[in-house]
Amino acid sequence: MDGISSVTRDRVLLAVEELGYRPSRLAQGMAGSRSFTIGLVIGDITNHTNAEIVRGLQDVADAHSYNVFLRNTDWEPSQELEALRSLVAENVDGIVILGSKLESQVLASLADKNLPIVVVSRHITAPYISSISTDVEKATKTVVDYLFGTGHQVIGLLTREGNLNTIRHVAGYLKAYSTREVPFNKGWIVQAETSLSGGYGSAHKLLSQYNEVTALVAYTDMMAIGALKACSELGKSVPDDIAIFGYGDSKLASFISPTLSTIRYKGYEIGQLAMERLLDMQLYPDATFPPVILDIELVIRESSSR
Amino acid sequence: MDGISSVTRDRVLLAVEELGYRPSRLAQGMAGSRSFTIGLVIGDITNHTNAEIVRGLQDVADAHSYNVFLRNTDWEPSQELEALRSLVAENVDGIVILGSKLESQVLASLADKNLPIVVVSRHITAPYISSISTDVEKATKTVVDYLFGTGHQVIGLLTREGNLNTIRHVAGYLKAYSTREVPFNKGWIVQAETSLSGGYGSAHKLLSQYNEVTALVAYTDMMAIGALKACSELGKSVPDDIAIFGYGDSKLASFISPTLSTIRYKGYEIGQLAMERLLDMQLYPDATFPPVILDIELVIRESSSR
DNA sequence: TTGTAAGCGTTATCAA
DNA sequence: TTGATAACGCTTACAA
Repeated sequence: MDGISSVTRDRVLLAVEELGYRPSRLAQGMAGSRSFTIGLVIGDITNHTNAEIVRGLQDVADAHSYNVFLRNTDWEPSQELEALRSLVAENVDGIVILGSKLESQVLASLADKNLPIVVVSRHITAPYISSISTDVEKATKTVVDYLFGTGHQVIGLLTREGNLNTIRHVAGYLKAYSTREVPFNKGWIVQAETSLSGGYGSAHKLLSQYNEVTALVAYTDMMAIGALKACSELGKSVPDDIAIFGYGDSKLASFISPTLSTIRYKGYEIGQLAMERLLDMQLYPDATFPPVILDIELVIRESSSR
Repeated sequence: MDGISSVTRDRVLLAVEELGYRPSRLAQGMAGSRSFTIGLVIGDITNHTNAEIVRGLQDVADAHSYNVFLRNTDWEPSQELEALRSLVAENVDGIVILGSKLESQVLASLADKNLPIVVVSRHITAPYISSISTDVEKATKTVVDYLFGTGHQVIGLLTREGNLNTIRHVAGYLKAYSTREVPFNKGWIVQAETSLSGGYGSAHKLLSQYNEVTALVAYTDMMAIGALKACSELGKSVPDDIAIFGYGDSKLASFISPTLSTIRYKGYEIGQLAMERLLDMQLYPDATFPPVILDIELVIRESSSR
């Protein structure tokens, strides 16, 4: 208790009495090597899936007395870079990035023994970088196989615009077709924005052109909901004329009518996992951490019942 | 540059070169009186309205180089208290609380010249506490008046369970009735959980008992959506037989069918305002800041068209 | 094992 | 006005 000013001592004693002693994170951060803060870089917290990931990550962080610095990038690479820089300046102990838009080498050059990085929804192999993602290809194949299994033969794919995940999405779809002896038409694959209007427009176009389509697999729930609207406008009943699958299992999925069949994306668990992984990487800086590929889960609702 | 180890100097020079010099927040916090961090206490980030507030607050915080420590309470008073304590231990420069569940005196005793508090969605008068809220009473009266204006006479109120805002909600409703020469029945007011199922159950009960009801005003959009389902089950068409109003203008409101009329709650702006207010309070600790009462905005959609 | 002291990067204070 | 230095609260390395 020596070497401390009496003013401070009084304040401390008061605090101890009132709320129990808690070491100062600031001082710990200054003195030690850890700041007990990590950075979380996301597109937009307003996005429900993101929010779930944030919550899962926060809960694990809280349990380990870590603080989380949140950065929204609006999916702009420049904002993402700035976010990363500011986080480095804050001496964070690690960074979690959701769906990075930066070149993988930029991230690789940033990652360090003292600054492990966990990348979610993207697969990057580099030292001190670990990734967590779902297997889009496998997930898509599972859905298409399911639709084949329920008697569909002509299945449309509403995929997103250019991105590594587009390739995986299409690959899963094609893989399902390649194992069956059914005719296939490249025109059944349409690219569009992953939004409500993107789904609406692409479904409209696809269904007008190919009347034989009986099922649609969308890249996101939003696209699927847009497709739903297109179907109703074209006088096609869901699921009787057209079966529809979304992706994400957003809250909307079970509220709309017909309720939407989808692939469940476990945001909360992904957040938890990301934080746990970061803690592990900090604990064993030189260990190798294999990428985590999460399994998916089909959620069958009205929009795909036969 | 003296008195600094060469190792550190090299690191600094490297950092300067690469990303420009940035003072250490940790050291600033230790030495100075400000830590450039604030605490944000919310129920659950997963809630869309909360997420919007968080985003608005974050954006202003970022602009002022402040960091935000997020704490989720799940609306548990004990968790809220723990969150506040941990934030105090982190030496935050201020705290923003959304819809606090704690006694106002607890907050009052915590607030300090060096720890201003902004309370959102609740009105508290105490030194170093400032509040931002919407006028629930006025908003409710506005909606009920609007319904009277479109010819409704028997309007049901789906309100929440015991809370100061319940009183305001009911008060606004009664005020609208009191200015008109129309019969009124206390039974048209039902209390329930603010959830989907709460709205569903209470609407079911109310409409079964009082067949003369032609409009429902719910405390949240979720309740309103639950009520929508109850109507469809009871064979009442919306809006032809029953008009329905929600509160919050959640994303769902414009997606469901029929689209939901509601009261817009400007989450993003509220978040911005809260952070700005906190900064002001820090700048002028002894100034008095009047509570901010935000105006609301009616959003008329299909569920209330006649 | 226990205790002492230096150091972390900044702010604030007090002399010069 | 400028410049040196103590203080902030903790960690860690080293000495007793």
